[in-house]
Amino acid sequence: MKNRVSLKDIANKVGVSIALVSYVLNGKEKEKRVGEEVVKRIKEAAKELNYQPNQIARSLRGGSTKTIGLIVTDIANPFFGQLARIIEDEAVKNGYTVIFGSCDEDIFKSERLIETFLYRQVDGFIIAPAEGTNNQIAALIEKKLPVVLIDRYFPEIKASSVCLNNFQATFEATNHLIKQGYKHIKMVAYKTSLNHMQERIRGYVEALILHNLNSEIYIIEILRKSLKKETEDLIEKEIKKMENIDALIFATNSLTLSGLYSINRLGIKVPEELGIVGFDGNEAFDFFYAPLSFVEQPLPAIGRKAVNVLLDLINGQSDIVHYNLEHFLNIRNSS
Amino acid sequence: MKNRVSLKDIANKVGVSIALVSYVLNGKEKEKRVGEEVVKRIKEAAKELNYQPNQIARSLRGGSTKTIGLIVTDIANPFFGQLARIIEDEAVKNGYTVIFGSCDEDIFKSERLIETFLYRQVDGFIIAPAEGTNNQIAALIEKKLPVVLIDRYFPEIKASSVCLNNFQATFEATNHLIKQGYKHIKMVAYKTSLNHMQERIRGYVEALILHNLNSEIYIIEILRKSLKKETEDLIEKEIKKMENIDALIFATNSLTLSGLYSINRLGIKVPEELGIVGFDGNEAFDFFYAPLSFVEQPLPAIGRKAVNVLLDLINGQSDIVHYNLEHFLNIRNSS
DNA sequence: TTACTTTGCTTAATCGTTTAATTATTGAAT
DNA sequence: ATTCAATAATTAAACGATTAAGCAAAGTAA
Repeated sequence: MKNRVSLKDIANKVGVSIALVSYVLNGKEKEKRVGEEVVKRIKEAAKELNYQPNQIARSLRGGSTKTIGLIVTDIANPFFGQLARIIEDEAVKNGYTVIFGSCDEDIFKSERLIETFLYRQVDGFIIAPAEGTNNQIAALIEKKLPVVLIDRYFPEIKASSVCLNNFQATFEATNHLIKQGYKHIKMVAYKTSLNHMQERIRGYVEALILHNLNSEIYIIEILRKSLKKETEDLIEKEIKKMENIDALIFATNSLTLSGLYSINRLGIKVPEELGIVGFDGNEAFDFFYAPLSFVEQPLPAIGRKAVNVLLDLINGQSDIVHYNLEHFLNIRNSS
Repeated sequence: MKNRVSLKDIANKVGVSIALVSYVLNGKEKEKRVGEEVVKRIKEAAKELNYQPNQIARSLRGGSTKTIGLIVTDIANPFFGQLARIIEDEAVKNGYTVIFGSCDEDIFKSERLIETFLYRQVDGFIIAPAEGTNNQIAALIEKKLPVVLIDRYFPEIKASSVCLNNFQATFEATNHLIKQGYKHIKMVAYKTSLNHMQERIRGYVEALILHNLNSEIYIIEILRKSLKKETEDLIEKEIKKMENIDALIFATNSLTLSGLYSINRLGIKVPEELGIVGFDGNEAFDFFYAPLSFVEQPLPAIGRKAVNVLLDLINGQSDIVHYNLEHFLNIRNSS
């Protein structure tokens, strides 16, 4: 049998009303002037029966579920896995539980997840929004639901966000390559209007412009829905096509990874023939024969900030804030 | 304002009772003989007000939260991240949501997570149990709560489990190394009584015994709480210490990774001087200069099976089942 | 006409908790 | 003796949904 013990069971056992038990177990015995003797007996009974409050009933009554809904692209992607872990820890520290979902950059999956989380009355959302989900996010904001966007955000939507200063990241990475003497630097990026990607592209572009290398600007664009194999093939083809390319900067860790497979297949020498700067970090970067230079995101800071901003929103704070955290350019052998 | 729309709002708008609205929106209009005209008006009103059922209220009434509690070691560990993703997909497919927690192989964190999930009335648990949590699991079983253990299990506890056939995995991996001509094969494993680790060790040991290599049996034991740095240092020290070691088999992906860092630092030649077989798979294995041979776990099968077994339990099935899925030995250049 | 069925809807209990409002008792003060 | 305050408890509504049970009104059969 499900021996779920309720306040009623304790009340019956002690011979008092349910309300009294509730008061005592919520530490309101002073405020509500409950008799000393009764307090003792209630506490004893609760321990004896191993009472555990029913969070569901509490939520229904109180309106708060102490739950955060986390929506990422894919929890299996180490970038989001690590972020999820940090968010989890920070949430738990504050008495919250996390429910999560992966949307695969898919508008419909995203919608379904948001809907599910709404059914479940999450107190707030932390979302890495997929392309085209602008109105989904706007709808949440409209309903006055606490939302914090991470990794990317929509400039036109009044939602708080915690992201990387993406422009600065690729701007510096590109400058670094230029300083190393590379002249023909190309970028591999996803084809998406999402703000973080556009900013990363802009960082690359502006750095080249700054050094009068406008004619060198070239972006290998990968479609989101591409399979790994297709991505590798495309990068390989593009590299082969270009005669004078001498450096590549990647816009995400998955793209970096695909690029490394391509480069390995082509047998190009890094950093002599091709300079490389990766993104996000990945253990694989360490084992590439020329350990990779890469743009490192401050994941712990991003995760913690996201949770704290969300909790502020949940607690009534209504100002919208945008955090653009700074990257760290980890320079090693590949550039 | 929180414009949460309830059945009551619809009922008021249409001018009928709450019950009728509930019947219609749950598709019981036939069974409950609701008038055609009213059905139409209720459905319209529901759409117009954008009604979304309150899952919390449903749960309280119905007793089921349609939620699965997932407890792993660390969601940031790609092994568990990938598994979580598969579990998520399978859960969603069945109308369930996943709440997760990382216990870091810590008894107390594990206990706190289980408690939290109990408060939240999860319908069932999928747990990769930490060492020493035997009684926590036993207590859940005692309370007749649906539980499925993954990755490891406790032989003495009557809980269903979905694991790898760990013995077979390392047994074959070791045989493979022997067949390749390696004579002095050592293992790197975590020091834990947990069943999966003991089985992996046993596989290694039995294979050596089978080939009369009893004297070669040696296990480099790593403490769970060791930092990455300490682990690498220890492995490095142990390898240096042994004069004739010529192959290493690792018991997890994190250990493999640490080992690769050590081996890189030592400058040992793989596979000539040292044969290697890793565990679980990791992109980094592909970029090690001698792409790693490794024991691959059938993650999709494990995740799906775990969810399905759990759903069976939730739906009243009471038989305890143990699945030991088979590995795939992915042989490449390191052995 | 009377009795019974069918149709279409409402009432009210329930899940477990919180909490405002109320009641009853005792003690102290006037 | 009467009033007021303090103490210690209970009652009942509310959160939002589900669902068994009940009740009219209309239709059908004898």
